[in-house]
Amino acid sequence: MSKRLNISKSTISIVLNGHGDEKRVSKDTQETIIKFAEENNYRANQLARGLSRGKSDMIGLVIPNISDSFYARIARRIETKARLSGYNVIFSSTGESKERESELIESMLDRQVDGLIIASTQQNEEDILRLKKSNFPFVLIDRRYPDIETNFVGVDNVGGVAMAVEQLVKMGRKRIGFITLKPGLEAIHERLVGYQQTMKKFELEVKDGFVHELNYETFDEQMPAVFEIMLNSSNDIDGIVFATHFLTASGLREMKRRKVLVPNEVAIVSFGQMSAFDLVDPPITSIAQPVEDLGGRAVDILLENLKDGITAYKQEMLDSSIEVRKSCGA
Amino acid sequence: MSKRLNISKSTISIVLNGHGDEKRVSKDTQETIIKFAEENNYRANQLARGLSRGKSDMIGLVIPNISDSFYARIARRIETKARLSGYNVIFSSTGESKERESELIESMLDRQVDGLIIASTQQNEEDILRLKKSNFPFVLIDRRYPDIETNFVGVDNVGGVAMAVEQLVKMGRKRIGFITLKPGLEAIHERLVGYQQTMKKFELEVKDGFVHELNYETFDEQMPAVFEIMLNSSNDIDGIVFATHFLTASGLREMKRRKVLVPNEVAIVSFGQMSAFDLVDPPITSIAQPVEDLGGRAVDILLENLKDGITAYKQEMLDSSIEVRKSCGA
DNA sequence: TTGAAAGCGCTACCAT
DNA sequence: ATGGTAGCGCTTTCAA
Repeated sequence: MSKRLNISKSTISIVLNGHGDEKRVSKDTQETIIKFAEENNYRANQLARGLSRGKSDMIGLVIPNISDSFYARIARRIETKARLSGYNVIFSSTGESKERESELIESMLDRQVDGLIIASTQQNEEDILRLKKSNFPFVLIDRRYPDIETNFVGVDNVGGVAMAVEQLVKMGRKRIGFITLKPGLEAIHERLVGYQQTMKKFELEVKDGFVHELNYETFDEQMPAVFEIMLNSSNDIDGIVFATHFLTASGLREMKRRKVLVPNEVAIVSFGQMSAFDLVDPPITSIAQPVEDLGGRAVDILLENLKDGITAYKQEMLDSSIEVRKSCGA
Repeated sequence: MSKRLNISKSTISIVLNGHGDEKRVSKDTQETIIKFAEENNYRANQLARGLSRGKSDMIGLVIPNISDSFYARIARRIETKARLSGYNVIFSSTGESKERESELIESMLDRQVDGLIIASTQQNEEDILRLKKSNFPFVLIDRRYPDIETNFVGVDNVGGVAMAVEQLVKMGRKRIGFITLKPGLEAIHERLVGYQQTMKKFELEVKDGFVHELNYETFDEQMPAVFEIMLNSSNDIDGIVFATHFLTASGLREMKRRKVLVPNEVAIVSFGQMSAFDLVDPPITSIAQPVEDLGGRAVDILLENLKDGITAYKQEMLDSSIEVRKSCGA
């Protein structure tokens, strides 16, 4: 292009990057360049541009699993917002593996992403710490490291589960169980705390058989045993809060198998939504997390950091809302 | 690194790219380099590497919407498989906008992706044609351009809908309606054909009020009117096939509102799944598309093209299966 | 067996 | 107002 126009590539670069006026390139030259670029469908090589400028205009998204609707919705919002500011997003799923997470973060850094948004396995202190120490811009979402101060956007898990328990209490339930995952994630821990606090607040007993912490990989197989215990005469559960949308689905399947009447015999509330929960038999009361906002805020914070540097860490806890449907006894 | 080791960067590059033996670099030097790299946590700048090699090891994924579980599942598989071959994926959602699709494709090309996987709006002949003419490696998924020969992986829409209709026929239904989207997508057209052919095969009449083609954006609002017509005395529908999972959900909501008994009064089958369809009241019979395979085959084909060049275009139609549940009258 | 040098396509600084 | 030049960090060819 430079040759065929007899204009130096410096000038061309300036004009094409929109600094023509500012750098006092003559109107004439500017026009010539822009016209030629359009006609020849000229497009800058972003690899070269990135290498030269020391920034790639890409942000990396590291999540457990893009096919989980929770993360997919977040990804959608992140992507849309990022593009408005000229960024593309490159994503990868860790499958909840610490090793993979570590590899993926490395790989994204190799690609010179300008920033990262990470829903961590939360077993990867080293990388997070390293990112922090090197002052690399990143935002943690949904999963936080309690001992590391970083940017973070999550939901109010304690408050969300509190709403769930309260709803069951309002419906007159007293022997309320909690089906959750094995600890390891702060968010999961907080949900347990939310359950315990609220039970205490209403002076309800939490028996041994009330709380079940299942494996992330095998919860489906564990479900029958869980209900065996929850429904036995000594526990005689009349309400259950599920800590995630997929636990709800799994639990409900088991309850159908056992022909447990929901909500008459056992009322349930799900922390987290699924798209057809309103069509389920019975329609599921659920705590709706502000998923899109979560993604949106994460990008906002990241972009601020990219623009102004990392001045202070922001931590935001977004509030959930409850969608009351029949399953809770309403 | 070159300086501190007193080894030229050429040699270093050779060793770090695993060509040490092949290029007869002494064991000693190789060891020194590798050791140093590991200790100092050296990682190559992929922007520079890409610029130099003329390839980025990135593939671009352009889809309508990452938060649609159909595409999210595809994306997951693509990502996983691509990584096994050393590729990262950068994705973007078009929101079914032709303009955005065009921009996104451009943007990915600017980023020097090595190949593209596209679920097109199917209104973007120019770009697809341009890609094809420039011999750029790409694979179309789910949505094809009938007039352009390209790589393509999709599902057998005709056969899938045929299964759906047949199932209803088996259950004794005769006045079977079809709720679908406005034409524009080949896949949607094929589903209609599948419906019509199968109705004909069983010598069932297709009345005017049997087929409804809704807008992609406003199907929810149109649904009441649709059922008004379908359920009136002259049509008196006793079975419905929905052309997509979200139409099913929307239709079912309307039927619940009207207290239509499913399947007694109207039996239904969904083309396409949703995660909780087995928990819905009644459980939904659905045609399960081999979504993961679709993504997998797309990557396979793309990687072949990347490796061997584009020799011939592959078109693959994957078979669906039916998951029979109560909603069809079973 | 190793190194020097050119070049990938761009940006940005310094001259003119 | 415009151009020359030096990189950005890597790969690759050619010499030594």
